[in-house]
Order: sequence, then structure tokens, then C-alpha cells
Amino acid sequence: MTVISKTAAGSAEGSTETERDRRRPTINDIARLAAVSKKTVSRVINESPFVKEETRARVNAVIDELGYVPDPQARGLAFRRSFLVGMIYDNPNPQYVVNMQQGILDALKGSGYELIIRPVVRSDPNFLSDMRAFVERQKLFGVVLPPSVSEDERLAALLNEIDCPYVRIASVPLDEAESMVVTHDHMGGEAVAKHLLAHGHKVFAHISGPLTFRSAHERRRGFCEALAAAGVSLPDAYVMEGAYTFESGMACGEALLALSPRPTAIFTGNDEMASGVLQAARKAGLRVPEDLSVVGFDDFQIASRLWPPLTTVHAPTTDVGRIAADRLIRGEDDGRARRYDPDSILPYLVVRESSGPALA
Amino acid sequence: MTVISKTAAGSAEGSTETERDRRRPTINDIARLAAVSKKTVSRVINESPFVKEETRARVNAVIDELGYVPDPQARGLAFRRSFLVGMIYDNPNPQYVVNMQQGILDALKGSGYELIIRPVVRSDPNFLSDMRAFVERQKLFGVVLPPSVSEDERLAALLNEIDCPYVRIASVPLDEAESMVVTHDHMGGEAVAKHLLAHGHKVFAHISGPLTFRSAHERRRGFCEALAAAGVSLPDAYVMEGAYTFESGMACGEALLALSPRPTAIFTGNDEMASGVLQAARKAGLRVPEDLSVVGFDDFQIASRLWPPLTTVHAPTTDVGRIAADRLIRGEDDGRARRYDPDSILPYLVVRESSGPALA
DNA sequence: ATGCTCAAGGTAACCGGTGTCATATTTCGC
DNA sequence: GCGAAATATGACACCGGTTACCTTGAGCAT
Repeated sequence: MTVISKTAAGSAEGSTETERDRRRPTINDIARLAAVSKKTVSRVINESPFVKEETRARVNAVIDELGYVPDPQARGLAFRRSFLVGMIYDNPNPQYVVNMQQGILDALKGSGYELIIRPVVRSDPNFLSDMRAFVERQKLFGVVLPPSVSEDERLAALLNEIDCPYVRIASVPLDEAESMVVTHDHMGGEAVAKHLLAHGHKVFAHISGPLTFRSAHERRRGFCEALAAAGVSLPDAYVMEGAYTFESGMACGEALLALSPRPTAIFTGNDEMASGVLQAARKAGLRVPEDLSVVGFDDFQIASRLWPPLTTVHAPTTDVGRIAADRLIRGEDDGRARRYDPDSILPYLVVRESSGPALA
Repeated sequence: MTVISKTAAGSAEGSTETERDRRRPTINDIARLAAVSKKTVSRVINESPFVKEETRARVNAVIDELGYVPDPQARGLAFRRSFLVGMIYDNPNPQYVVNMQQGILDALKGSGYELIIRPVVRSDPNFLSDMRAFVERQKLFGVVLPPSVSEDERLAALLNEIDCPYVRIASVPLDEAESMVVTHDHMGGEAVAKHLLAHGHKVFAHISGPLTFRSAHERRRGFCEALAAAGVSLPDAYVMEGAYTFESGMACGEALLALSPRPTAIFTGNDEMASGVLQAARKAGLRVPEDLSVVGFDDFQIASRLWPPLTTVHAPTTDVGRIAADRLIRGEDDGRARRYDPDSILPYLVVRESSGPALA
């Protein structure tokens, strides 16, 4: 182990020795031991092509020996940019948030970037100024914007203005720029329609999320269009707008189950509302899936805890988060970032026990 | 609005003007406009007592006018410490994680500190070295350690060694230092016992979490001790060790419901396992709460989504996170940090519909 | 008047990196 | 074998703050 010391001359004192070892090595230590200037060490760190192979090897040897890692703060200060990736979100579902965080963290792992999270309330009057202060102060390397924050054009404009890279996650393309990951939620809705049609259902109903959310709109669109394609019409009374909440699911469920003819299958915009519909069915004395098939969207943990276990659309939130963060730190100019297998991030149906054949 | 410029002389060009306005003001801008040295501005920022009131007011006026906020990276570099608080956790429950994050973020809001999250796998062979690299590299201001990471003595020792402040969250005091927030989980277990006793139950069962977790041990202890105090014994066969998972709850539930006499009340170490017990009861053809009372622990969202809605112990995770982070950034030497109302962070019972009178 | 203390503020170096530009060393064409 | 171009490296200022230390002047005892 090489001794790190500020001056070339070393002291023999034990305590001094210890102190030195405790200090993390800096670029100056590397430079001195490798007998090059700190600028050259900097070049090696940043993979500049203008370093002789021999020099590079020597510097890297010292770096490895001392376990040197550049200080992100100092680097950030000089770069005028930090190595922090922000996640700004207003999704109230814990499972969604954690899944997305996990995906982003997976992408960041080992890259030297760290994740800094920021739940927000978009209706707060200070929202935009808070965001500006946050991003500018921390000099964020970039931010990931999941729905519905991703749909906020004011925020996108602000980020453009202050020159902060971002990746928007949404169910449909929102701009031409490549700074997006599209989740194609309508395909999930289609899959549900096909599943229920295959089981012989004739009377369907749908409870969407708030239609101000693209996801709610897309999930509904996929479902309705697939039904229409099969020649099934969905009267207005059988399509309700919920709030993506348990309570709204229960309320809408009660309303739909009071209709005549009663729907034999209800598709809800998320699992939360599906759990509400299950409660409503129970109160109405209906058996699931014998009297009523219920299908949700998201495939969060709760889906398998419900009774009966919920048939639902799996939304690949973690994958989407990983791809978004990956794109952010790899940079848009790197073709590889977009060369993922599209199939891997499409929603797909998970059939459990809450859906079944329509019993005449 | 005062114009920011590097030199005293200003240019009249519009484009130059714009560029200047875009640049965030630095300590040098403040110093120049307030006609003091940057060191004095630094003194004002750090609330040094050695600044004349008049000077302080002048500097603050300029700071306010320009909306100046010191650069955390530069400050951190000089301080040799960042303004980032870490949360290191291995709890797999999304709701727990999000609640705790929320509490920490609440405490950090407006303080200039930011949260950086770090899910870990404690059994990973690189766990400790990863943590060392993480904390040292980012020069974390401090870390919050929820269970079960908080119970890792190796990690605590490491943090002590590298001189990184931390607050441990656990159900029992782990060390004499004040760097702890104690959740007193056993009181939740007691409350459950009293509730069930009051409903006339005679045959109880308990499914604990893994006993390597303090929380599992404490929740069980509170329950068993309160039963014992009432003269009720709990045979070994009626106390099982689960894994805090849905599956383990279901498996243990099936085993317990096969016992004779069959328990009329089951208390589980968390809501996940309670949902497993509900499934087991359903499979066994038992009605809840008529044939079986089920009580969980945590009071996560899922509790009210289950059927029947789950009676459970509310664990004040968000409050605990807030207090922990508060203590971290206020500093241990500040008496106020510990002067919270103890009652506000104690677990308490939430009675819903999964528990009721024991029917003879 | 002299010396001492202490409040108030300034100067310069430093924290650990990077940008710019100049300089030294190769490489190569002819 | 020589000059130009390309490659490789270093010197120095700078990013935006802070620490260490010095200076100044006022107040006060001697």
C-alpha cells in the first residue's frame, strides 16, 4: 500500500501515518505518485483520447492501488453540473413510486450518479418556482418525469429554458423529441377486451381514471376500440369516470351494478378501483367471477392479495424507469439507449381468478 | 432589478444583458453589490455573530433582491460535507418505504438538504464496502436507517468509523446514544391483545415475522405478555414464525386453522400476513369476523382494501421518518429535536371489520 | 500617551476537480 | 534530415464557496 502524503517527504510518526491513510486520496495524490500533472489524471478519468497508452496505464495503476474515486462535488462544481438525477412525481400510489424508483436506481447503479426524489403537488401555486429552485440549485444532471408530471407542459418548458435534460414517461408520445419513454397503455386495454370477449361476455362496463390523465384516456381507448372492432357497442351509461381511487371504484361499481342489463364484466383503469368494484360486488351479493368478471390495470402487489386474486394488466413500471434513466445518463446521442427490445416494455395481461366465462 | 455583472462596468448590449441575467448570482456578485468582501457575505450566510447589524442588513438586502442561494456543491466542497441525507433501507414493503421517505422529505423541506435513497441487500457480500463507498463519495451529511438496516451493527460501526452521523429507527433502544427513534412496537401488540380479550376471545394464535427482526419479536412480546397478564396462556403450537410475506401468512394461517381447538382470533405481525390469513380462512370456509377475528399490524393502504377491511395497528412510519430526519439536520445538541410529543409516535389500534366478538 | 483586548472585516490559500492555452514530443511527408 | 501537423502534457486560472490568519480601529485600564 502506497502512503499518501501531501509533501514528498514522509514522517515516521505513527499517528500521522494513520491520519494520512484516513484521508481519501485526491487527484493530486494520484498525479504525484504517477509523476504526471493533475490535468493528465483528469484526462484519464474523463477518458480523453489524447493520453498515451503507457501514461494511461500508469495513472490507472495508481488509481486502482489507492482506490481513488473523484469527488462528485468538486467535479460537479467544475462541470457546472451535478451527478444527481431527479425523479419528480405526483403519483399517489406507493407501489408505482417504488417500482419506478427501483428501475431508475437499477440504471444508475455503478454509474456514479445518484437519485434524488421529489414528490410534488402540481396544483401548488409555487410548483413551478419550487421546481426551478430545486433544479437550478442542485444543478441536476437530468430528471425523470413519470405521469402525470410528465404531462405538464409548463414544467417541460421550464426545464427546456434552464437547460435541464429530462425524460418524460407517458402512454402516448407527447413531443417529437426522443426524450420520452412510451408505455402504450392502450394495448393493455385491448388485451382486456379480447380476454373478456373470448370468455363470451356481452355486456361490458368500464371505469376510467380521471380523463385529464393520458393513461386513463389511453386505457379506455384501447378497451373501447377493441370492443368496437368486435362489433360490441358500449353505451354511455356503461362508461364512467373514476378518480383512480378505491372509493371512486366502489362508488362507480355500485352504480354500474345497478344498471339493467347488469354488466357481466367490468374493466377498471387501475387495481385500486378494481378493489373498490370487488367491494361493491360483495355488497350487491354478487359472486366474482361467476356473476361478474373484474379486471384491473397495473398489477401491483395488491392484485394477488385481493379476493379473488385479480386479473389485471401488468404495467412494466420498473423497466420503464430503468430505460428512462438509462437514456438520461447514456445521453440521447447513444443509439444503444434506444435499442431495447420494445416487447419488454409493453403492458400484458395477467389472468388470475377475478375473470372467467360469462354464465348465461 | 440589479444587473449582475462580473466587472463593474456594464455593457449596453441586449444579448449580453440576457446572458448575465441567466447566470445565477454568486457570492462575488453579492459582495460587490453590498460593497463588502465575499468573506463577510459568507459570514452573513452562516450567521456568524461577528457582523455588524447594519452590514448584515445591507448584505441580506442584496441577497434578497437577487434571490441568491449559495451553491450547495461549492459549499459542500469547502465544508468537506454535502447537504445530502441518505436513506438506506432493505424493507421490501413499498408502502413502508414511501411513508418513511415522505416523513424524511417533510423534515427536509425548505432546509436546503435533499434526500438520496439507497435500497440495499444486506446479505450481499459487498454490502459494507458499497456502503462505505457510497457514504464517503457523497460525503453524506447523515443517514437515516429504518429497520432492519438499523439493526446491523456492522453498518453502525462503519458509520462511526467514517464519522457519518446517523439515526437508527427501531422498536427498542439499540444503544445509549441519542441517535435513535424508538417505535415501541410491543405496545401495538398489547393493544391487540386487550382488544381481542375485550371481545371475549379465549383461543388465540399469533404469526410473527422473522424473529431475527426486532419488530417481529417486539410485536409478539407485547401480545403474549398482555395475554399472560390476563391469565391466558398461548401454547407453542399457536405461535408461529412467518416471513412477513403474504405466502407465509397463508401457509401459517392454514396450519393454525387446522388446530383443535381452532383459534378464534389470529394476530399477525403485519398486514401482508393478515391478508394471507384471510385467504386461508376463505379456503377453510370460515367467515371473518364471525368465525375468526384477524388483526394485522402496519395499517397500510391495503388494510382497508381487503375483505373484510382489516383491524390493524397503525404504525406511525411517516412521523417517525420526519422525527429521524429532523434530529439529523437539527443536530443532536439541539434539545428541541427531542421535545416531540411521545404520544404522537406510538402505535395505536385501528378497529375495522375483521375483528369482532367471539361467538361461543 | 501606551498597551491590551476584542469586535469587525479583509486577504490569501484551499477544497478537488476542470477549462484554456501554451509547450513539448512524436509522427510523417518529401 | 527538416518543417509542419498531430499527439501528448503541463501551467495556470477558475468553479463558488470556506478556513486560517491578519489588519484595523474602538474602548478601556494603566
